[in-house]
Amino acid sequence: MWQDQTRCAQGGMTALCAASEQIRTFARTAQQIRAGTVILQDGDEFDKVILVVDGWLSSSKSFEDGEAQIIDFILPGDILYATNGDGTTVGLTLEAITDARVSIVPVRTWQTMLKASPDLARAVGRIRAAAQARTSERLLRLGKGSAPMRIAFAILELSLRLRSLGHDMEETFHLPLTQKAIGDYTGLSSVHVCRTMRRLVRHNIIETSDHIDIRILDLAALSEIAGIDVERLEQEITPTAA
Amino acid sequence: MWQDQTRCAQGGMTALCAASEQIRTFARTAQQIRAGTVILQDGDEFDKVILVVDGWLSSSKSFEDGEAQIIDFILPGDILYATNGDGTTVGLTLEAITDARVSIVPVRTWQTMLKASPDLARAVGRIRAAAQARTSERLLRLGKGSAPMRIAFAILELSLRLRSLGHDMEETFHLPLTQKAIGDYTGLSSVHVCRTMRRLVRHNIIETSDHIDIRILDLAALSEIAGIDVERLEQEITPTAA
DNA sequence: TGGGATCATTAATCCAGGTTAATCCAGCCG
DNA sequence: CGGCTGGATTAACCTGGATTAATGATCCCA
Repeated sequence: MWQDQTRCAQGGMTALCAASEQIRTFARTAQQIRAGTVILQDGDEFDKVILVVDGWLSSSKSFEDGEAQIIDFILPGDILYATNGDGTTVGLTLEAITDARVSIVPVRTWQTMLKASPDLARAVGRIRAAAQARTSERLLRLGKGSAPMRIAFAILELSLRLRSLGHDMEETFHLPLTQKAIGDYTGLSSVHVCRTMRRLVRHNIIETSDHIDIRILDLAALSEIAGIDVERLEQEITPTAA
Repeated sequence: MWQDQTRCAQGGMTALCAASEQIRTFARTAQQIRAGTVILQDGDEFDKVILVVDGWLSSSKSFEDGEAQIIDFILPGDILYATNGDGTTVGLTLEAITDARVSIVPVRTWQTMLKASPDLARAVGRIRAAAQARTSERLLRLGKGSAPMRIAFAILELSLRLRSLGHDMEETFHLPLTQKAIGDYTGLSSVHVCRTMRRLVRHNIIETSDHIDIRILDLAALSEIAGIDVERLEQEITPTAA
């Protein structure tokens, strides 16, 4: 399902590719990563920029006891600045959830590219801003939201992000995630994720098939539960072409 | 207490000021803001960059019912990119917690400055990276951490940030925050903030005076509870001079 | 074709933290 | 000096979600 976004000109990389010839080069030379591969470990030395061409990645942090929190999902067209304030180490564990293709760009090169193309710089700014807005929304819900709100929000957030990659919101969409992963993303136990999603299904708000293919039946109800206005959220968390 | 960081050459602006003459100019022309002033409202049109010269700000989001979550505290030397992915609106409410001084820089100007000074660009990159690392740590704790962990972490995080502004960690430090605000930051009710802090006091881990002047008595125990290694956290969340 | 894996689902039980409300304390103002 | 206000503190009670555990459903592989 995700394999069809391999060319730069389509899918999530549109904005970036339009902006810079060099990005297209990087996209072509992206390296293939197997699902499940850990690309970076929290604490590693690493100071490069990661460009996702295709597939889903997750960035997460965890405690020694193994409890993990997914910080963000990184989708095609996203850019990850994983480096800490010290400029030399990373504070995230980065893992490929599906098979993926990523380009790893040295900061030096990256900076040169940004300087060379104001369009690219603007696009990148938007992408970072969108990521930050997403994080703020999620922080709000982790701090103050109920389980149904967190789940509803996660579904809407991901479906909007997929939409901006060219998927249709009316359609069923596939999340390459276990309920455990959704729990790690929303700060809930997998059991409670299940309960909560089942409840949404029983109320005919969403429909699931194959356990994790989701279709939104009642968008109004779902956004009510999530505590958002869909148009507004889309503006916030989707990078607009500059 | 915070009024002594008014000149650019000292306090939190050191890194930035060292990097660029123009920043010094901005710092000198910073505008004075009264404690309690709401500088930006979630949803406002705004696309500038905000530089904090002096004082504490908070960025927050809230639900219609008034439940608020503080996304971050913004301290002297910090830079706030508040704009959403659409490039025109903000997704945060920005408020001055104490009297403050901030410079508001148009993106255009800002970009020019960054281009002109690679040192400044690097410093800004570090500052943004530090902010992101902070957010990740907090996301982890909001999702998976207990109340004591969240409180201990907040205390340590803020004391480290103050340390990087020149305060001494051994000393008592003042947080210009009510327990309600700490709750909004940690995703807890003010009552539970109180309970939890009292417990830390009873165990001689911290000491409080005037309700919210804090002194860390047992750093080892506190970082144990917070689930961190102090040195490591400091590297992550403190922007290193480039 | 029959185990093993890995996940989803559901029910039973428990507890961390929310809620409510009463009390206290300090600063402030008339 | 007395009342008022905004916070901190504490206790009593309740609930949402964690935990545990049992049961299914798929898929994989020998």
